[in-house]
Amino acid sequence: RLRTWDSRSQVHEPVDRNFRQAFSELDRLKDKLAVGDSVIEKAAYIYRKALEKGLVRGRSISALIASALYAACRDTETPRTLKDIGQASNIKRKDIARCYRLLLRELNLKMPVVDPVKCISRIASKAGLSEKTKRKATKILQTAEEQKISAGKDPMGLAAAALYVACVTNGENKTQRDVAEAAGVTEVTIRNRYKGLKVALNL
Amino acid sequence: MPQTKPMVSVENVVASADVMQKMDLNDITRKFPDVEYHPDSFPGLVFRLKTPKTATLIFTSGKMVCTGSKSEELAKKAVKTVVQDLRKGGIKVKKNAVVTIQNIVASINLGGKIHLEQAARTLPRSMYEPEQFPGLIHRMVDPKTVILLFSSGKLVCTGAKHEEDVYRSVNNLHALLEEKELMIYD
DNA sequence: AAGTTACTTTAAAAAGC
DNA sequence: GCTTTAAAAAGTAACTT
Repeated sequence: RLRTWDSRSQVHEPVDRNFRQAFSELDRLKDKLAVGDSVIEKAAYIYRKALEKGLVRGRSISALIASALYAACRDTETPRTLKDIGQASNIKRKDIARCYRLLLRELNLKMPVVDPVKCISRIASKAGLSEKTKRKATKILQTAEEQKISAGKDPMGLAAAALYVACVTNGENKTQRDVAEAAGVTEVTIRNRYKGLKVALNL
Repeated sequence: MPQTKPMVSVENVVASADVMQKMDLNDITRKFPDVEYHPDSFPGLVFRLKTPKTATLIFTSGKMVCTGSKSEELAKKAVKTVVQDLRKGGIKVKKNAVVTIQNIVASINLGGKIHLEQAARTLPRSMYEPEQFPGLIHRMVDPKTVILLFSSGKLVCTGAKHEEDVYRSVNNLHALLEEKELMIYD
């Protein structure tokens, strides 16, 4: 594993030391965020590209590593928010977001738009929701013909609202607060998304 | 084709100016009580005008930055007014300021909704991150501007040096959106 | 639950850390 | 990179009432 790094580690230079620091940091984040090896390898690949482009000069290496990991999550459609990565790395969300935008621009990366359906599982497991409710929420988001109501909205807010609606229809006793907390959004956001969902689904 | 002509409105103009002489900011602070000057946090003095409603930053070098105007002409008028006020208040200013428009911010309404997710996939040099911001950020090459696109069909264009650049940017983008069938008219 | 205020993004200049 | 200014877009957040 982590062959991306190993294949280049034969050159023992300052760059080498930089890579070692990057990999030990990525390995640490891997456990905290519970992401797979393929995500870490992709993050390492992106970080190496950033190094080659000289994007590290005068910048925080830790913030760049964290944003490379966020980019890898986005690219592999692994649902991890900037807030998740910020808490795991102890780097401010705003700094990771800024570095991430830099990576997109300088490395010409094109990321898929976050699919709120992919956010359902994480929220559901944190809130302890049933498989049935997860399936219901997925249908709700799909039936809501996405594009029409999701444009510009936080995917976590959309997923949280769908899960809340699914809980109500399935009679699962969870409050908006429970779902909001698990999703990392406010109850107000769930209510606002719920309004749009209600219209789109004729609830 | 476009069922509606884009509605463009200039919201803010940023201009730099230079009176080519050293300025005593502490003296200005003494003679103009409503001025803001906190050299510990920022080297510029903030001089606000009621009309045109603007805020002009004045530096010891005699260079200035005027923000808040609704047009290029009003920005120039605002700088003139600031210099006049300074003279009336007893501050010696030998030359009139040389003004340069640096940035124009405009809001636009295309009159139809935009399919943002599709636009994110097909527009080059664009970034759409709803977790961070609801608008799609598009960097136009000619004119060199940045346009924020919202699903409502409203836009924000910034980075233009001339009002004409705003119109050209909007027309370029509007044509591109229609060409790629990203516009949704009622 | 409604209201208000405030922060996210974009561009650009100024002088200095 | 930061500090300060202004302004719009739409979403989200944090307080009050």
